[in-house]
Amino acid sequence: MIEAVLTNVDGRPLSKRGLDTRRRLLGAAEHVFLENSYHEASISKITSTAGVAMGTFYLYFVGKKEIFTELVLDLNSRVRHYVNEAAMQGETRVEQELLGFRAFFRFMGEHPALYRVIRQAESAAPEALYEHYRRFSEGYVENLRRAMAAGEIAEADPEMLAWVLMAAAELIGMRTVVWPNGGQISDRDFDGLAIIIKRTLGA
Amino acid sequence: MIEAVLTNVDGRPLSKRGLDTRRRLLGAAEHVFLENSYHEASISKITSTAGVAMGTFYLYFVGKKEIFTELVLDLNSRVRHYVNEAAMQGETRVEQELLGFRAFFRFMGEHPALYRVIRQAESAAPEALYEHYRRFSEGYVENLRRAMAAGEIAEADPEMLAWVLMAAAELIGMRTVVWPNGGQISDRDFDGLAIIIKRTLGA
Amino acid sequence: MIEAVLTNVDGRPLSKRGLDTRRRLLGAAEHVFLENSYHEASISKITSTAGVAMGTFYLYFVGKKEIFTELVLDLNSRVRHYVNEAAMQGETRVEQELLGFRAFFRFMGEHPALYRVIRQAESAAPEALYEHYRRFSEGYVENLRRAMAAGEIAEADPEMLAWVLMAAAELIGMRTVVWPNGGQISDRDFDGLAIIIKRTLGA
Amino acid sequence: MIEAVLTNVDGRPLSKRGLDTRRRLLGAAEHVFLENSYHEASISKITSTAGVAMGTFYLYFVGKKEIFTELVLDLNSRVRHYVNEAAMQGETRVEQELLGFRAFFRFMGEHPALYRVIRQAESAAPEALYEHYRRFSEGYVENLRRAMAAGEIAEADPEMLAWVLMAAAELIGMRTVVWPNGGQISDRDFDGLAIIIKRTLGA
DNA sequence: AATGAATGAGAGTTCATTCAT
DNA sequence: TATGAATGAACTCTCATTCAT
Repeated sequence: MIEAVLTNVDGRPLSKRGLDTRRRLLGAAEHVFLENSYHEASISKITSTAGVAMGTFYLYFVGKKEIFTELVLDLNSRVRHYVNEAAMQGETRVEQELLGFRAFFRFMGEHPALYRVIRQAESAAPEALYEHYRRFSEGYVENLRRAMAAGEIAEADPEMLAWVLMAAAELIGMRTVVWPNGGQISDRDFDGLAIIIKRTLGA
Repeated sequence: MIEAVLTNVDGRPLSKRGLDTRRRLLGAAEHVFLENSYHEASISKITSTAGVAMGTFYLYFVGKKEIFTELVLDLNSRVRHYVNEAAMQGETRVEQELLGFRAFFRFMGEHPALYRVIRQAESAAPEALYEHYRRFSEGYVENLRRAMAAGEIAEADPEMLAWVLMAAAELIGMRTVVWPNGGQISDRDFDGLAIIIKRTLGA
Repeated sequence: MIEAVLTNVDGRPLSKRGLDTRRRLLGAAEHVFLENSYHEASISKITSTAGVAMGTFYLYFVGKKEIFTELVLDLNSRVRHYVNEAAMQGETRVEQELLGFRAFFRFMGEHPALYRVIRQAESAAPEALYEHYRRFSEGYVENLRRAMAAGEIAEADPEMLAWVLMAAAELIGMRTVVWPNGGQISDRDFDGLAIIIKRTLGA
Repeated sequence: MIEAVLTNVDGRPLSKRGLDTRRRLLGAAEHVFLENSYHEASISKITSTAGVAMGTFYLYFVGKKEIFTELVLDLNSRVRHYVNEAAMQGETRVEQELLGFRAFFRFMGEHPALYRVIRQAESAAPEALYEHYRRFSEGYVENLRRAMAAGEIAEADPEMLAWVLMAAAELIGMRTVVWPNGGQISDRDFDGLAIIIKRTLGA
């Protein structure tokens, strides 16, 4: 999952200094992509934010698309981690599901720009977006399958179910917190959604 | 909602010739945006496709973003029309719902590039995408409300329900037909989805 | 030989203004390539010399290599014209030949940078250099063939002979006038060469 | 002519290890310049081919131009050696001359890239090209002078004659074998040329 | 109503060279 | 003796937009 050793573009393993520079570039890229659309973001903005020369960028990344992809997948694992941590607090699958949704909305609300970055991948680096959804659905499917086996939720195609729930979470999140540029979903709205989700799960 | 009279950028109403030129530009834009990403698409590609000079473009549109927005909303009404026509054949709300989903997937499968254009709005003209979702959900909500009143489906926040279904349709459609670049959803997948939708509707 | 109508990069014929701009660019390119090696020469040097914006360049030329090629072929026809005019003053082929050589050296001596440009084509635009030699040899071969038929010079493969003479003229010219950066070939040297040329011609 | 002791860029004589590194760099440079134009060839390609770090290059060479120059002169002595070995087999000067031409064409045909490297010097390192011609003509002149004294060939300015023959060999070689990217000159062409050369020599 | 030549800022990327280690 | 990360100026080329005609 994680490359054992990070390398520069020539495939050479990174020194301590190199690792640091690469990290700085990735951090700067996050900053820049959060505040600019993919096309507004430029390598020179990234490098000047990172405090290195333009050429240095190309020591660590093949190009703009590649650093963007890496960033998207990095954000992906942060979101998943955040959601999973929250869901783990629930006892039943349904509880976990609702806690996961809540956490997801909270995350989106706290970092609306961040989720916009992920969504931009649609045109900038489609493979990164597929991968985002794939990774997200992966663990999801497993949990649903188990819950079905345990009779906690109704039988259904677990993958289809995972994608439906993922879609709902994403679009409702966009609508209620990302597009309004942050904030929280209202309890009223969340409760309305919860009823629908429970039905969808057949719980 | 629709400007009663189309005007040029100065606000003057269009002559018959002007109307024709404007239409040609919009048609050319569709062609160009279907075959190119937003950034690959250029005004000069649009004008040369339309057979007019570059300057002419700016007589009818404020800029690239604006013609793109208009195109997206135009595509939006085509999709809605297509889906509604199909749904109308159903007797019960649930039947209509499933026919609508089927039609939506068929449309996406037959015109994957077209739906990609809509999705590009996310980074190119976000307001156009909100508007796309808004218009789509609008009629939807009305239908759901009626069906609830008639006891055909379970009570729920109709707007939330509309957005959940819309999200599901879109992401499943992207996954099964648009990203694979066309084709049809398998019966197996559709049936799996149908079970979930019916549960979501509480039917 | 000459394109009936000059066109811009889109293939559209040029207006009077366009023709003028194109000419200015070509003139500026000559200036810039004369004073810089191919790689030192830059589009921005050319456009600023021409007094137009960078983008304008790409309205008329596909790229650096293309304007360079055009320039080389333009220089080629100037040299040939110059040499032919001079040669025409001779009565016999041998006389013409020597007058041609003299004119060629004079031209090179007066425009040493210009011939350097042609020679740079070797690495910058090889096809342009082949074409230069081809065009140069073309008329040459014809003249030699006629002179052989008339018994003015000895029989020989006329093409081979043309290329040998062309090679001699070029390298001697480089050595005596271009590399020393201008000046004239000494009478002593020219006379020494004349003896050799006459022998080569078998006159 | 040849530095008695090779030194690094600081003027310090090279150790055994240093000598080896320098040799490796020169070998790598040959490889790289043969497969790339002067500008495509990069120091990093050379150092990675040589298996040393970039900085090491500058311990042994002042810069790119310098290693290129050294390479050109190295190739020059290889060509001369090859041609001289072949010419030595002839008894008379004319025989030697023709054998030399043949060998030269053979060399060019077998190593077209190598001769292209030499010719690139025209724009990359002009002094190297003058030196190439100078060294080539040097031995040539001596031979011609002796042959004239012995009455084997007609009297003429020996230097001029050497340059004419050198020019002919080079351009005919470029035309028949280097530009077509290898191969051999046809017997027909060579015989046609031989007639002309003999005349030029006055043999 | 239409033209299309001109603009010019800005993009991503390369690479010879340096220098602290 | 060797390293290799860092530099940063320079490159070619694009394109949405303007405006004189």
